[in-house]
Amino acid sequence: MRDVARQAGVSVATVSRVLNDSGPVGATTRARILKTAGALRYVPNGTARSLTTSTTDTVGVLLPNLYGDFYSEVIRGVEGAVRAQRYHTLLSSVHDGLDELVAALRTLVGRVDGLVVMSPDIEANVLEANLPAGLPVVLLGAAAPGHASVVIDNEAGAAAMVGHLADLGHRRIALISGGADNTDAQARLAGYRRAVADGGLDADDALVVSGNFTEAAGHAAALSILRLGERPTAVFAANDSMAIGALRAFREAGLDVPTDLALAGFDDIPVARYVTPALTSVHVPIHEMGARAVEAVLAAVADPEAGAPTPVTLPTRLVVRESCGAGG
Amino acid sequence: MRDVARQAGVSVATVSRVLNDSGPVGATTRARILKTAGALRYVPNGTARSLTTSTTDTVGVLLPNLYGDFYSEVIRGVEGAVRAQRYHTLLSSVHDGLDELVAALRTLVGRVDGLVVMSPDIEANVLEANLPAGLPVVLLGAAAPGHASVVIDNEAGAAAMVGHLADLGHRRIALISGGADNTDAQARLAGYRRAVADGGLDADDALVVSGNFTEAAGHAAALSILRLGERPTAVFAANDSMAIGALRAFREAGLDVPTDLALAGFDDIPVARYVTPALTSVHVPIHEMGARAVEAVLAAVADPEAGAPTPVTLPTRLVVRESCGAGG
DNA sequence: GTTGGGACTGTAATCGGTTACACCGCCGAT
DNA sequence: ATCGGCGGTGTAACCGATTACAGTCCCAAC
Repeated sequence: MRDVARQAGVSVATVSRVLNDSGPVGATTRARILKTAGALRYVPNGTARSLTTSTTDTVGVLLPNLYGDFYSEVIRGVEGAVRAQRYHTLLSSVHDGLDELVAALRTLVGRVDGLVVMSPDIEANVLEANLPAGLPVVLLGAAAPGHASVVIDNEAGAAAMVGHLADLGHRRIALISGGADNTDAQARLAGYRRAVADGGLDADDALVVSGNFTEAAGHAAALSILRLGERPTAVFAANDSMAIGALRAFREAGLDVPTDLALAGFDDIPVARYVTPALTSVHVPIHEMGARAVEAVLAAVADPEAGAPTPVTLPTRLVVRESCGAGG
Repeated sequence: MRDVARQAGVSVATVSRVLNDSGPVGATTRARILKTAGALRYVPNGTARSLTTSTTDTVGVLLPNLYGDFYSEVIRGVEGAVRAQRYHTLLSSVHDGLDELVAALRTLVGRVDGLVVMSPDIEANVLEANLPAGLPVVLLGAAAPGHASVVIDNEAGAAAMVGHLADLGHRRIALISGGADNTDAQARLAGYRRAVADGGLDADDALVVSGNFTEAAGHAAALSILRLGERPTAVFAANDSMAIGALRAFREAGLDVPTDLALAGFDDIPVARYVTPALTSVHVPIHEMGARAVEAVLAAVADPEAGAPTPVTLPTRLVVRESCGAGG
């Protein structure tokens, strides 16, 4: 910038003014500056600008992982909302453990105006210790006291699905659950239990087999369900990946879904529509989650004095397709 | 940082030294500084650090879009490679036109050490006018003179698929092509033409129907193929989305794939495995593309004086599944 | 008892911008 | 004729770090 100023015979202040349309500048001076800036291939340095203005126009996103439709959709939701407000997205993903999380958090500081953090077992004090006070943060898929968050109503979604299967006449419904330490899995399990109780369905602990949200786990769980003495008439997997694994297992066992066994999943990932039979699932507004989180962050950026962070819970929606035998 | 220094009774230089392990610092002083830094919840500001060190430890990624498995996979490839080198990813996507591209480019300047740009019809001069000289850039899926690039061998891939279908006995193979202005589509069409010529297959212009890489276009194209006087025995869609659309159209028309008609796609997106019948496709190493691009960028970052940028072309791989009737 | 050198620490310049403030003409209003 | 105000511009402080350079202090070696 100094070079431009010198070559155009003005001060850096004037150059800055024409580049940002701040303050008045004579038409002829402006033209001359623009010309020499172009000639010099001058492009302002974002870092320097950020430093003085102490605003970066970017929001950071921390994800535990990038694989799978789920996170892709989160990214899209976030990026869309960010772009809509003319901000940028700084993406970072954290695979292992706390150290890496802390490292990621700290490198983000100063580079972002706000943060969307998705980390299943984040603890509030970790955030507080590694983030400057006043940096807007919103948690995705997890709540923590004192922080804004956006979560989905896993329990209601699971209960609704079980209710739907019950309406179809099923009394004995198996659940392939997620990892015991995963909060989403816990909530879905709770929803299942509640609906089973409310509907007066078979409440047999043998009907709950555990998985870990992977396709392979779904396949294995399905196998163990098939070995059950008194076989269920419907199987509800706590996510679609496991449902797809289960579907494969049932097919390999010569069973027809939904004729021999009804099947349902959770998440409504894009593939759910494409498998045969198309998978009945609980639609999770992933895209919207991301978007809402960004809105919350940017609202806090715009007005740091704003009121207490309000956790928002997004509802799910039942998507009935073929795999549950309800037509569709 | 000044606050920490003052409260610990030392200078900012010393604080900086303990935080970065640069220079010697007395054990007791170090401890004191660490303690007050913690108490003050001090976290260093990345922007300021970037400014002095003129290194940001992040690479920027510019994508035309975020939707679809393809871009998700690019992101994963990029992010993985970036993380492996302990860098960060700054993601930006550009939807409409040149203005937005330019804006995105300019806001990235100073915030990244290097850039991976995926933009179908990027022009070299646009890059040069809006980026400082010396910023490493590599193009993805498009080549431009004077810039490093990573592309896939679309033509060879398409030719290989046509060759495979010919080996299965098909002489009359239709192509559902992509948009005429899309370079990938052009290369795939060229591969198809070459293989048709080389194999002495039916070279009927009516066999080439145009689409635009969307599922809907595939569906429509399939319909028009079904109306052809002399119907082909195999259909090759220039990408998987169109193949899936076509599959739906064929099923709706009461045709069985692959018995009545063989079908193949291109890209090998994740869903390809899940549709019924599983889709034969040309696997594109999307993940690797992203990774290679990052490697090239970071190599240039590490050694700015390095030699001329070398365009790399990645090979594709045939993935034979059920939809082409070759068993599998 | 000097002297040299290392360990430790502070001062201040610097990175590349933004912006408060001061300054200078020149105009119209009083 | 004087003055206030405004357009146009420059000076310099500042954002929050890093780091070259310049001390201090202390101790071992000569």
